[in-house]
Amino acid sequence: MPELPEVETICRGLAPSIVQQKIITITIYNNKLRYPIPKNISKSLAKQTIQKIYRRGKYILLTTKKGTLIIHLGMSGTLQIKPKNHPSGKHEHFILTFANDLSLRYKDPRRFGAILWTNKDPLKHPLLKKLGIEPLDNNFTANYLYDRAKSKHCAVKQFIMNNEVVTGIGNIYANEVLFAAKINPLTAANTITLHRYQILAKEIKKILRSAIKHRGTTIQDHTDSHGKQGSFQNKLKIYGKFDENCCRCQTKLTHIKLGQRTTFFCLFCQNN
DNA sequence: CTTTTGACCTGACAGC
DNA sequence: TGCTGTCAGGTCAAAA
Repeated sequence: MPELPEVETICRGLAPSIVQQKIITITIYNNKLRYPIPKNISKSLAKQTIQKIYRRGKYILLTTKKGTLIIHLGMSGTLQIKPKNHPSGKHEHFILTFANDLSLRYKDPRRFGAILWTNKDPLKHPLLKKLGIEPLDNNFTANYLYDRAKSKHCAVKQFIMNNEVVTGIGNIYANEVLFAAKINPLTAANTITLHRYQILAKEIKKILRSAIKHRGTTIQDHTDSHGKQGSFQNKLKIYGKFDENCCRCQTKLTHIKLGQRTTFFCLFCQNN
């Protein structure tokens, strides 16, 4: 479900409700996520106060004095703030309650997400340590992409979706940025010129920033921490456009499978 | 080393 | 009202 803009939206929405709040209860309804929720997590979190919340790639990090709660939403995960006595719903697997009588609820029907704990530097956690650069970081540039692409013969779409190259770009935004940059998603990453990577890097930043501003893309179930939907789905130019014409040239759009993910493009505009 | 494939899950929807 | 097949904002390990 969530890519960088959705995860960022969720983090921003959660902060006012949970930062500086003391955890009162920890409830695990189902620990069978992508990885089991660690058994000792209740002990680790007990009576801790959330110091800050931030994002690395698609991971959400909640820090406390004793360590860090690492959350990944997988395909279908959401984090919601509800009154602590609100009845628990289906697929709410993990709930924290706080001194302010609010609760943080992790809901994930498909259970592809993860809830983990570390008492070390979370950025050095095995799942996070290999993550590539943040696309909104100033050091994310055309030159960075160009250099990293040198050994990559794979399709450019798979290259920019590779979290070890750059984090946070998933299927929706990969399709959107390549359409904006007029690059065919099948182009081998190592054959793209520095000039085209300049355009691509610029579009990645522009589109991700815009999507954050619009509070993410709601196709099925993305909402912020208070249940509010995003609106970037209204700005999508290519993702999900089956049997539609290109908004730039009116050519009928094409969709294929690339690495098991549906890939949309315009044969005329993205014809390099 | 890079690239491809299968696996992990539930729910929604189309077609019979 | 079923049943079956397909698809979905992700990503890891194993195989090639």
